[in-house]
Amino acid sequence: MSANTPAVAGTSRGTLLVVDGHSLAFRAFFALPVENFSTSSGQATNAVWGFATMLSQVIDAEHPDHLAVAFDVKGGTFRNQMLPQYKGTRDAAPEDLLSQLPLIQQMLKALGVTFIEKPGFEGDDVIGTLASMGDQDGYRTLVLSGDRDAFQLINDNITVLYPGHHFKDLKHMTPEAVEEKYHVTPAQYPDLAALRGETADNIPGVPGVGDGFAAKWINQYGGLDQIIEHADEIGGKKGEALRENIEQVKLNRSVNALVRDLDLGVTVSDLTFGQVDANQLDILFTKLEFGVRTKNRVLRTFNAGKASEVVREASRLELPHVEIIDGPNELESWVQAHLPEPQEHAHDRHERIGMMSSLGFEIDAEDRCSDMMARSWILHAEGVSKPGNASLSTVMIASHGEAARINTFDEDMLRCLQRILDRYHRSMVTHGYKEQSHLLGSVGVELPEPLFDTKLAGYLAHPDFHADTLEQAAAHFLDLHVEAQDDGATQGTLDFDEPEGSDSKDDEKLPAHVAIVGLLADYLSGVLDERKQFGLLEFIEIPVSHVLHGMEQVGAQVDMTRLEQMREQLATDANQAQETAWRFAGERVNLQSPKQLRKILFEDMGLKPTKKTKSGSYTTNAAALQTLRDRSYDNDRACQFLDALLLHREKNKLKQIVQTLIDATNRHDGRIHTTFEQTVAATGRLSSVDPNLQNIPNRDPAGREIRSAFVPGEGFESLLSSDYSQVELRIMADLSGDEALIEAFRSGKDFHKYVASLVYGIPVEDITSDQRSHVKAMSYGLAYGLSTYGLAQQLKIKPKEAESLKNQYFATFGKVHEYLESLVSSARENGYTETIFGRRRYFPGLKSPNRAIRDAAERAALNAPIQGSAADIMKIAMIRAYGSLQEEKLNSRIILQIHDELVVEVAPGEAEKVTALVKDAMEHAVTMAVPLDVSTGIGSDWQLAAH
DNA sequence: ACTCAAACGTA
DNA sequence: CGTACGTTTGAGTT
Repeated sequence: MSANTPAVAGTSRGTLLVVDGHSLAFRAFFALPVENFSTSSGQATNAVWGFATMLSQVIDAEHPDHLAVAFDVKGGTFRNQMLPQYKGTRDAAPEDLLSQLPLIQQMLKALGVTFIEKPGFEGDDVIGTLASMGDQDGYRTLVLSGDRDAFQLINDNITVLYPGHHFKDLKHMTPEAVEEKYHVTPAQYPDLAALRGETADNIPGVPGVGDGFAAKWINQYGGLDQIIEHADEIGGKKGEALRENIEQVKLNRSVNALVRDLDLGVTVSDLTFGQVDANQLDILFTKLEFGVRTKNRVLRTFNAGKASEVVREASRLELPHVEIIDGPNELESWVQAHLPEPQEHAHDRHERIGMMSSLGFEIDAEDRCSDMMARSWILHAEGVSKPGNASLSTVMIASHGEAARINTFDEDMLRCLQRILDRYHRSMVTHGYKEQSHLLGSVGVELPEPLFDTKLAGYLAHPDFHADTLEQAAAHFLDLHVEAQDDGATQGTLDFDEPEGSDSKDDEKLPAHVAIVGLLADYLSGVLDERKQFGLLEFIEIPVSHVLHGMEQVGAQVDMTRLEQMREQLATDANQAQETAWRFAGERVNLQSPKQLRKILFEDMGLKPTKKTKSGSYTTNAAALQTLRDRSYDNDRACQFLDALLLHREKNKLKQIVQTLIDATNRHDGRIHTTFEQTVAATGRLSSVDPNLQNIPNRDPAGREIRSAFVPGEGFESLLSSDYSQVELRIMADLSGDEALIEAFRSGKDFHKYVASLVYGIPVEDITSDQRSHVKAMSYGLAYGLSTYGLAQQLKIKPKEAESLKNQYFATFGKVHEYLESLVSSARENGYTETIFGRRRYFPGLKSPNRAIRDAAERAALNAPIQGSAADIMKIAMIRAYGSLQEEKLNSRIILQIHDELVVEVAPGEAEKVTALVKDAMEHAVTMAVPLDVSTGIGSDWQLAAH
């Protein structure tokens, strides 16, 4: 700890930071791979970038108010004349590094930072001089250098910041730190270095003498001069070596002494900084192709100049002026005074969607939203937004720096709030419309659809980035680093400072959150306009958010008796399998511990492992266990154990799933309210959490049984399950324009059989079930870049056969092949892929020098537009189905979405109408060259609704 | 109390 | 050596 504390306290006039420019550039150059840091014209930029970043880090950490950077000058110094081989190894500095030194100096100039060179002397001498000047003038002086020669400068006022293995952990070398590490004083350090030598500078020391012996001698005799005087007294090999190299050591000592009294023509008080020439910096950074984030980072550090602590972090975040609202009248007049009057729209979003539905779906890509932000306002509620368990604590509405905070919610206030929302929502901005809806819904207020939503917009802008908090979103999109919130999660000890249930921390956060939402809206509306993605937000994400809110709110009814009965049965089965397994294992191994299983299988039983996991240990997954089982016909004990183990795995997994469902069931209504995450999956799909209802077993009958516990609730008569068949393949057929594949779909015949007959060139009637399943696997594998190896493994055929199947397939459907290739090449060219509705995903990995990363990025780039377009289509179908159900005034309601399936809870007497309506909504979500095919089923539980 | 890998469920 | 997810568990760390 003490090593981190600056040496000086009290007296100082400020802090001077002296930087060894060459040392820092070297560090940066070797720490960062050139491949990742060079301009399109081939200029290396890693040292410049690293220099800027490292220097910013140090400044942010130390807040110096005076700063200078010292550089070496080309041409020799007085040292070269004394010692010809001096720094012989360093002259071989790579061209890539040398070419960056002028750029670094340009950057410093633009940043208003003084840099100093002195012909005939080294940067080290300049540093020595500056440090002495700082010391004498009473500054707390810091020397940033990776050169240990600087250690001789250290005293109570001068600390050397010496980079460790990672640059981030700078060591504060104080006199104490030097003594602890080398057992000599800073003043004695050059003596020690002279004896030991310095390989980095090509300076030989006494052979066999390192830090340890050098320190021992120095402490014994007092210093180098005394050691030389008493050289004869030192015995052994090392003494002999010393006597032989005495001239070299003397020379070393005269060379490593830093000059500390140069005339530099400046005083420390001249060395202020912070006069940034933003224009010059902009030109330079553009030339170097640095991103806007780098620029902001550097500007943030340097623009403030005289580091005014952390205040400047928050200074960009202007908090609104807050009024506390206690009654509806107050609220009404605040709104009158501060919210922009709603403008007359030609028609609202629902009408427009209605119009578009009749024409087939199309997004008006020319719609712009950034202009509308000027007349927008923000609604932001906080509390617990868990569906089925939501509770509202506060609401704030804000516009142009003025905010109103509401935390009393009586009936009159709520009625007033509802009126305001209904009247003003078309210019409203939210962050997380669905979560906001749950919060307001908990007090009976219905939140109409907003103009803009910053969470959804952020997802469209960067679908790969997921922020859990507004602060994280601010850091990512705005480069605005607001104090990280310490969740109030008091661990262990009770916090007596704050009364129970106090929300004083939230009090401070709420205005900041509103301010962040405002900045995010400004920034993201620009991004969306630029990419023509506002339509995606307006016509897909916001409306689907509305639908999802309804689904989460309603939840899915479960038959608890049935679930508990299943759990008991599965528990019995699992226990029985466990007993059997233990009997054959001979010990009570934990069957759920891969580590313990590995010991039993591969050590005790001596079975031969099949594959390894990512981290290099042997896998014990089901496929491997099955292989082991098949292979061990002559080992009865192993067979019995493996059979029991596999059975236990299956039963235990199902038990676990059932238990999770039981635990997640809401005790008030007996329903499960999952949360559909709308901003998590990078392709545009939804995901389901808490619990995940998108992975309820469906493959084998035993697992599928769990679905029978999902039933219609009171007042409803059945469940409808409606799903797309082969959407992704149909999308591929449409987008590739492959006539053969399109025809395969239009024919209306058994699709996979039809395709197989084309691939194998034989009549449909002669296709064997093997041929059909092979072609089916191939078709499905297409969309995620399946390798022939993977195909072979899945179908248990030889790689050669898989290879020829793939070749045959692509020969038959040539345009599909071309299309898939074109997806990857356009991603490589543009950096991103797009779905049919312009949803983007970026792929930085395509440029990686690492083949595995590149290959993975290629497969993902191949898959994203296909999976993503399917997701777009399903979202539109959901919006249409929801709209139609409302329009027709039906009581049936959508409760689940499982990527290509919708589950609807059907009200009495509505089955026929609802089936037709949902099927239509799904089939006609978009118009393609290939018709969308939807199959439906209805039943008294989810399993029976299967078709 | 938190984080990671391994396993396994879905489309 | 196949894309996209979420959850549980054990085992290791705080």
